[in-house]
Amino acid sequence: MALAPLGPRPQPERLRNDPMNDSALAELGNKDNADPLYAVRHSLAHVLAQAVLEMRPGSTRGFGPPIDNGFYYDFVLSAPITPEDFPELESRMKDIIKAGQRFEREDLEVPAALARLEAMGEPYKAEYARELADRHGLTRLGFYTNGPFVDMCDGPHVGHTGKLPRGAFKIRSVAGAYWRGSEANQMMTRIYCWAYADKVTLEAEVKRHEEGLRRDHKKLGPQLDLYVIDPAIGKGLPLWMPNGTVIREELEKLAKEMEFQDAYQRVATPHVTLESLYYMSGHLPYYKASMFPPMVLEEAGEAGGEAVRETYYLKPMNCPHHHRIFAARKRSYRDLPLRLAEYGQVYRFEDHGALSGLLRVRGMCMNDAHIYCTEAQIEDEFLKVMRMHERYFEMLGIADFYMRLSLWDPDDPKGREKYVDNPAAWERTQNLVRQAMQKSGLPFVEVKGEAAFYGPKIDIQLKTVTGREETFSTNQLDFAVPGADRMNLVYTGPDGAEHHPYVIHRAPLGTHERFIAYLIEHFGGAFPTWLAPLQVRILPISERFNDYAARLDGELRRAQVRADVDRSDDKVGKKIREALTSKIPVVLVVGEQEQEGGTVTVRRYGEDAQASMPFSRFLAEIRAEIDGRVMRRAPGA
RNA sequence: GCCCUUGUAGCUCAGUAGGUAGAGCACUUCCUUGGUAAGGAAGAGGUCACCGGUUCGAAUCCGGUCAAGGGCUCCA
Repeated sequence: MALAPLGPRPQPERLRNDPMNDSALAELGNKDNADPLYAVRHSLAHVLAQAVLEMRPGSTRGFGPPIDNGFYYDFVLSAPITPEDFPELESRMKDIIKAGQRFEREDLEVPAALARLEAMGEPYKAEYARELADRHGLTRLGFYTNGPFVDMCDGPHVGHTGKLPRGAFKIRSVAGAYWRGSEANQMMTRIYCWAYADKVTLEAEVKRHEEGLRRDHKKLGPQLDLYVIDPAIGKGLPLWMPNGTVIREELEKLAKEMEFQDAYQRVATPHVTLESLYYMSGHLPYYKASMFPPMVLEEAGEAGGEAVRETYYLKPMNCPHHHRIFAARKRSYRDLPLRLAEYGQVYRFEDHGALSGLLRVRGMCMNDAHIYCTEAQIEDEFLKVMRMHERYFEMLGIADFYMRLSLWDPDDPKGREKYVDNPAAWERTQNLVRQAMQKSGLPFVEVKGEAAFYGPKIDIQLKTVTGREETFSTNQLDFAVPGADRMNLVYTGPDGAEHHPYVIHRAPLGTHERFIAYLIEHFGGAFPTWLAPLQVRILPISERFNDYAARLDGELRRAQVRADVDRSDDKVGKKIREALTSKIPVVLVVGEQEQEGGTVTVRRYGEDAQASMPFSRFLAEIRAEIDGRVMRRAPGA
């Protein structure tokens, strides 16, 4: 395959969010004990906890596992810790390191372990110990002691705290986190900490992180006039500025071309719909919490007649609408696969605390399509969609992703609210998707509990500049919604009988909001020419050349190139600076020489060499570059 | 929704023993017509997020609300 993704992350997502850093995980054999950093981070977590308990006596502890860039530790604190306390905390940690406390292991029988944890006043640790015993059948639990500090823990640790690199950690932030990751539980205070093997690495990583923040779409987006989020409109409801709208439309144009080639047909559907549709589709039972509250219309009836009452919802998904388009005609197996595509606006009522820039919004426009097909066609169609993903990602230079086969979780206690109850169909469709993926040769990881309510899916996971992993694209198989008890979609088979089609829901370019957020960070705001809001800035040396510049501008616009003229009375240096900070791909400098010869001097973003050439040649070159969606530079360079 | 932090001009930020606001950039006007990362001068611009309290007096202290950011849960 053309793309070489970095491949599956070694550690499945769920382990990160359910940090069983203690005995159970070691017993299950999942922990990477080979990594010496693991022991360092794990040990530092104990050192942090010791320092926190010194500073806030009476606090109790949750989990404290190593993570990607360091570790964290959860506490129920007797008094708050704020960033102002970080220096003191760090200095106490350094004192503990200096003291060279030995890490001593001791294994206790479960009853003794429980007694000890109760005596320590650690109810959360005790709860977990009970679970390890009851659910995982452990009979002995490990304890590590260093100096005055004791923690239930399976290790591994360094020999003594003196072995920990003193300058290679840094407290990063405090955050809230629910005990065991469930909102029904106590909210704890989580202290995040960077930690690396040595000071140089730490400083480099922290610096890398800080530089990354400069590419943050929340910073660059408004700076480059791509979008604003205006409280007057509502939270999570971005306004797209002219520049951002150009990017949306270029992506849509690309999608339309690609989908046309693969024989999709475009449709258009309204933003609001009657409640009954969402009962039919199953969204209201499964998805209500993510939907905006309904609009209820009431009209008094004609004299004596009954009152008319209608309930509408903003649509959270486009699928039910597309399904009704499928159902609007009698369909034959000869019509399948039927591919309906729409860049569809949807509204989801996300918790306000979850909103973040363009990444998590309440109104979004989705690169949506639904493919209605038979079971025999699933594999081909699924693979075709995966190939489309690949073409997009290659075109955009996106390589740092992994694919996740998102499965249902039969053991989820809320399973009946989250997933359609049909174990046999889940098993069958999961196998179908798994087989298709194996056939594609694309690497993927499997994660339970990430499926849609109606079926398994392949999610494409990317990391934002702030280190957060998000799903940007998705390719889902739906066995449930077309069924008799929901939308009841049917086609006539060769046997003359009616059958339910399968549906593939796919959004390789995700939503404009999230995908463009990624692209802003990916390109650091310096978009390839075909995507750039302004492609060419014409820069006259002085006002005397404004007319020549205007003629070129007109020519470029006639050729559908997005150009403008810098008519300010600033000096050339200033105009150049302005063009560079706006990350415009091409600057044409024109003065005496250029006007005389009908030429332009071309200065490209990120390239030092300049070239003078006849304007006609430049026009042909830029046109070809745009048409070919050429990427001249590595993203973000 | 929950935990923590933040909220001064369009942007980046000053303004802590509480005494009714300041800089740079951007913007407007004028001078300058300048060949590759900031030419000069003047001007305009703020209900210090909002509401309430303490005080003779609040950007500053206290409470609440709203919004944003970092997390958790949830998700494209």
